[in-house]
Amino acid sequence: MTTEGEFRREDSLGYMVNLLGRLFARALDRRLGKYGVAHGQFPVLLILWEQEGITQSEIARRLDIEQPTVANTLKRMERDDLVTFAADPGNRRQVLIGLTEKGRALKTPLIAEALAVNDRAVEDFEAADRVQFIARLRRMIDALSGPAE
Amino acid sequence: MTTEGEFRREDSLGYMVNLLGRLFARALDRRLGKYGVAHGQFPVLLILWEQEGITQSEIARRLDIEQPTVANTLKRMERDDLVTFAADPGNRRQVLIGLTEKGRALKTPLIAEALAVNDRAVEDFEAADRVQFIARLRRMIDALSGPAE
DNA sequence: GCGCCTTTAATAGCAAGCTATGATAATGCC
DNA sequence: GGCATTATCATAGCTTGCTATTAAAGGCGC
Repeated sequence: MTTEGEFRREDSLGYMVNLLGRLFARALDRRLGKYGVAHGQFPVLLILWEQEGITQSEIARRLDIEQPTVANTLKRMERDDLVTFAADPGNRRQVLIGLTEKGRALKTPLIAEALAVNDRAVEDFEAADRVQFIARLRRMIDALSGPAE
Repeated sequence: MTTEGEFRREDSLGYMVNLLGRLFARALDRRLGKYGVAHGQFPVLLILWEQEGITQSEIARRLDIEQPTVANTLKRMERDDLVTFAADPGNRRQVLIGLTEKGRALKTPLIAEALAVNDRAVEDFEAADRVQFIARLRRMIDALSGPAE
């Protein structure tokens, strides 16, 4: 196998997933930009719309993103008046993250934008195919999530 | 529809594709890192293994990446002794990009690493399902590639 | 209580993506 | 030939990822 240098970009899973991921990010940036929100902030908002008062590392765990990445994103979100940092009186190590009124108010419109991007990507798909596609994505995520090898 | 704030991360196409893309990038970084190559350099190498002597903007066009991004990546690749920059005598605007011996020699091992990552992601898939999955990725890429809207 | 381990966060520094803008060279029209 | 347009590249500055390291606080064993 691996006959010669036959590696076609357009048939490589990793290449295609990476490209599609960038297209999603671009589309989200264009749409969320109207609200002053960048695409990397959206998953953090999704978490906080569900539950406020959690720590930075809890957000990192749920999103499978490293803690310093979350720290930087939260810093920008604080600068943009989306989140608040509150020292936990019971545990002086941790800082509890909450939403500002502005952050809460964006829930409905931003979710609508994200749904629109998702819909556009699969608008010509059968409903069953969308479900199957997501199920397969999940299997691949599980396959790559383990330790290196 | 859009019943209430029911937006589940784990059912969102964009979220899942983004997560899977990061997992691919992490896996590639671990594997290519052994050769001193970072994941963003790999698509550029794929292009150059096919054809040397093309310009920066041609690479950007083929990969659907912005020109300044390619410029920065190429600068790091030159620093790492992977590519060469040669002024085109026939057109003083453009700079022709080529590979060093080191860059050429990496073709076989790096492609093997990338194939291993792709295989790991879909090792429990039927061959037909892999093909179908990639075909659907391609359809989604086409759907999102057009102008904003 | 003390020392060690774990957990949480901060910081530094790098890679890879983006937009916006500017410099310079080539092209093409008149 | 001269001027406007286009093409190519460079640069600045931003966001979002990453790793590695450090500091500080909490928890546990003894």
